[in-house]
Amino acid sequence: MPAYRAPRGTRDLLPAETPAWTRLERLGADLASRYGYRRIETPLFEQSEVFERGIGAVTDVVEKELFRIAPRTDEAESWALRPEPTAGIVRAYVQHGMQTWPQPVKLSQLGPMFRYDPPQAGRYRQFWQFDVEAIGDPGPAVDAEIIELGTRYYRDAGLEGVEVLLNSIGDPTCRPAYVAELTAYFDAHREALPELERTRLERNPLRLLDSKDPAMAALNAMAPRITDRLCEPCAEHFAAVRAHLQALAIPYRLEPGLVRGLDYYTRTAFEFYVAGREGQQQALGGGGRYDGLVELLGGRPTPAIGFGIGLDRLVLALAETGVTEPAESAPIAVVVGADPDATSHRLRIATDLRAAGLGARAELGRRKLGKQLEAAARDGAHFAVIVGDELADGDVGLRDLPAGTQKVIPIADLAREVGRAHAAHRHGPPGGGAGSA
RNA sequence: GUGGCCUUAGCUCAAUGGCAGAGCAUCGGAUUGUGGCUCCGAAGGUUACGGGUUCGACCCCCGUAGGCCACCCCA
Repeated sequence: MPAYRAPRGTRDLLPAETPAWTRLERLGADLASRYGYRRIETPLFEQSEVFERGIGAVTDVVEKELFRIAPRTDEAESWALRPEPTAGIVRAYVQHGMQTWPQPVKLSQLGPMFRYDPPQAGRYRQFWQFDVEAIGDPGPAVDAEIIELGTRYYRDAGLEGVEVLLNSIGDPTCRPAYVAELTAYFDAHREALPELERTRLERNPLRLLDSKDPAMAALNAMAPRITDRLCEPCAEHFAAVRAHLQALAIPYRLEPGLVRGLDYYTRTAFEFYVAGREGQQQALGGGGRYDGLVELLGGRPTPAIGFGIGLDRLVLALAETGVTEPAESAPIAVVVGADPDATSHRLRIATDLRAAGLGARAELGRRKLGKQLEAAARDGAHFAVIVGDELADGDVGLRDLPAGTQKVIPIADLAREVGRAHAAHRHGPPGGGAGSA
């Protein structure tokens, strides 16, 4: 009905929702920093080719979900909004010669991503990811560390029951042979395949493995498994990752059908998953190793691993499981008064309180004192500073709203008195409960 | 891109072809400057939008948009 609204698949985060986001953003920044991941911010858009080459031209993300920016006639390049953070970060790694930094380069980012996809609950065209990347470390230990970091994030956020789904999808040495074998296997059972699966067989045979079609269950159970066909180095890497996870006491579930949607993944692939949610948006985050991506985007061959955690789905999951956010802090003092000619004084008094480091706001519009006090009390303010006739003597009324007590004090003493009484109130008066000040 | 369900006040919902309503929220009033409760009142609507059927449409039909669900895919 309004003439303008937020674009399809986007939404406004209203003040009632932003405390959760603020908390999760701070938690991500704090965790990343403690693990040694340093903040990086890359542009929200890149040359389309960064995504087309990096993610893979025939992936869904590029083929049908890339948010392309209409080209201007005076520019030859084509741009696209980032659908995921990794390609841009790797582009920055190459551009800034980060291979000359101490390796691995550990980077973290938190911000909006864009995919042109039909919206649903937990699926938006603009969505937020907390992202962590370790570039330049080939070893399996960093795989385990990064998975542990992900599980830590969910736990500290307050979400229980997040499962780690783990798989290895091999590398260019062993995967092609496996894909050929898998294709031959399904091809031999072509008549048994549902229509959809036959078309997927042409495009991406690995996809059949995580089919939701019940008709595929038996066929998939008998299918050759990638984890049985890994080359020796991949197999060793995978075994070591699992051993490290076990040593860290991180439970995980082997998921041979786990295939990530982006072409750049090699070896370790994982998803963070929570069962039993409304709707099917159960993937809360995911990531994996991408040992070929740096080279693909013009750098030297460099191993790397990372993950992205979807904040939108995390916020939804937290709300569904009844996690509530701490209440927003109430103003310490509200400066009230019914005399419209004293507005300037109220403004000044509130300004002085704030200059003294206290939270204060002035009532500047409302007319009736009763309504002003009502609003202040409803907001949970501790004090009302009442500016009235006493002003002529340089005094104001200081009313403790929860206690219902009131006294007259000189304006000169106001900031000190409010600060003292508020501190005493917060820490509790000596020998009594938290109450009057 | 395919299929299904839904859309009435800011929010949650009534009104089953015959005068569009309630609760909550908002704002104001209850003897000019003192409270969160209570009471009274106001404001708030092109019934998502566009067309059609009908004496008459929130209600039936068609289309569009948006939301949701499933598929695809993914966070």
